Amino acid sequence: MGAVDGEQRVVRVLPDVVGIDKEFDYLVPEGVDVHIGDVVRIQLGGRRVGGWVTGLDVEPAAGVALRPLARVSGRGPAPELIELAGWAAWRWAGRRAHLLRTASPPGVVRSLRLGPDDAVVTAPRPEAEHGAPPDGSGAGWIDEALSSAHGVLRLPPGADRYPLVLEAGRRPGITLVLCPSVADAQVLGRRLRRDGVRTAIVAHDGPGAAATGEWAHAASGRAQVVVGARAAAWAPAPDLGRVVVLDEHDEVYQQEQTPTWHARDVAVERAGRASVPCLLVSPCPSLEALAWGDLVTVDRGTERAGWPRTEVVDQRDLDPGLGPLFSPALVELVRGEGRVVCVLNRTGRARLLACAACSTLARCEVCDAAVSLEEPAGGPEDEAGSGSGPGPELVCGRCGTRRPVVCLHCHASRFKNLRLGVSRAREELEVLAGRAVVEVTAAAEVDDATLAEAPLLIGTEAVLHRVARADSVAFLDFDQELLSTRYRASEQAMAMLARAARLVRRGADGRGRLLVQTRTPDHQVLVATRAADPGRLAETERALRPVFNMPPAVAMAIVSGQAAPDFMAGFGHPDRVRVEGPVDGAWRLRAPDHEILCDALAAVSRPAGRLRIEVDPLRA
DNA sequence: CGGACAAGCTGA
DNA sequence: CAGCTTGTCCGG
Repeated sequence: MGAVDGEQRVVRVLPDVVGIDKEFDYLVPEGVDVHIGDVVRIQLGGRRVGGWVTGLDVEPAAGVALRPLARVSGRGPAPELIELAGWAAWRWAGRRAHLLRTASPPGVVRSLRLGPDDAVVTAPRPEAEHGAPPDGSGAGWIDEALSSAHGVLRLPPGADRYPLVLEAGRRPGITLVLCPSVADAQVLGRRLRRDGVRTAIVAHDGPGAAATGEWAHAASGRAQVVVGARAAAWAPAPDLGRVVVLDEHDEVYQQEQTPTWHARDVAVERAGRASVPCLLVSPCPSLEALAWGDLVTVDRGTERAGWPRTEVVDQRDLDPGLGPLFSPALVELVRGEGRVVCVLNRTGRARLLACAACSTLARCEVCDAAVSLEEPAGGPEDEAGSGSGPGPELVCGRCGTRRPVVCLHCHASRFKNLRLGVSRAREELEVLAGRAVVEVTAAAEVDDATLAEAPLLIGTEAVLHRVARADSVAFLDFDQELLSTRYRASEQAMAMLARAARLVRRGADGRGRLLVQTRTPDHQVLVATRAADPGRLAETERALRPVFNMPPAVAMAIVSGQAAPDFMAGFGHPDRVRVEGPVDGAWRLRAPDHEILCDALAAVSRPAGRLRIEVDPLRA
């Protein structure tokens, strides 16, 4: 479409400036080729800024003198991604520019035309081999999962997902695969390439030129599989055939800064708009996934075999002499042959209280979260006496229920604090094990060889991310996870066990196992893990969320920041949205669904100043 | 967002 | 009232 009758073409441009969520029209200089999504530079209000072309051959607003595009830098997100960004901006109450940056190449892509026949969209691809799954795995679930339009595939941690991805990649149309980390994506992508599948590994970090090249490769339509981490939900994939999200339950899929978009939800929406199947894969599918799709499971025997043996130790029964962290089972484990990873989350969580008499943890009688001790005035905090009058109380950090300082199990009224750090635990463990113990936290500098070979390690949750293989994983004090006041505590604890299970999978002779020390051995998470059946936990959790008005039973948002009072004044009290707060300057909004919540948020004009709108907060 | 410009404050 | 700060508006 060239210029008509010598009239100059006019395009619409969204500036890449957060704070200007508005489009402007520009003239296209003679002989310049532009496409929707192209990255351009424009003169705007006395300065030169970047932007994206969002409309071609538009009718310019009357009575404005148009300026020409200063420059067309290169290719950008395809039209459907521009639209998807509009949707996501609504869904997470953010700015389109934020999302379009993620959808744009990390560097300049001048053209997608690499060859003389410059096929941009549909490079010919060998006919897909239908039928038998690769490498004779004969797994019917691969076919079942890939033929579901809204599939949620529950695969145990030990299961190999590669045959599924390979088969997906061989089917017609481009397969977009999301992994929790860039490292996972690289491993997967290289393996696909070795197997002859043309693969683009998209990532925004790493060497700029290489990353840009991968983006262009994906955008050219020549890759059969496009694989990447969170941001790859926005990767180019012309002729999209299906989307696969691996470990969809993983919280890294949610962006921490606002807009707090979630790659799984973007992937689902993207597939839906393209009318292609989306498959969410996880050992422990999120409630969000289960609410969205159709659950596909492998047979009971396969799932059971894909979880390691799990031993639960009740810390209430332990000999006080050794301290609560070192059960006989743990001592035996660390003195034994195999490679052992010990996990102790010590960082800044609420302190746990245990009954001084019977060691039972102080938990909320309503919702089971850990409770803390609240003194009426500025009284002492370490020891809770009975006392009279307005004495201290146990308060639930999750649902706010209060009760007198009495143990639910033995009715004693004295509690002790439990608090132990990794460093001290490491020293004690070294003595007990009679050999060196390596400490691994997120910050600790530990070289790769040590991570790969040290026979005995201890660390916070980070150790599960940094170590690839072990014969056993021991959680020294799992109640830190189980009883956290975050409403997703149980799901997060289950995810952590699944991650640990992957470390010990296929331990030679299947001797790998998990050891979990706890004061709540009958917790649903542990019941589900021992049964190798995360569905049990999902059932209980799904029933609880409506009771506490928590996602996914409701749609929720937190509004905070300096401009929050202004924003909330404009927000008012829309129908069917419950407004609570402010608590510490933050409001909490809840609605029956996102349609209602996000429409209400979008109806308010943003005041100037710092404003944080966190839709689907992980903690609330 | 950041530049332009207008209205408001301060000091001689 | 010049000179500067603070606030509001708008960009093609």
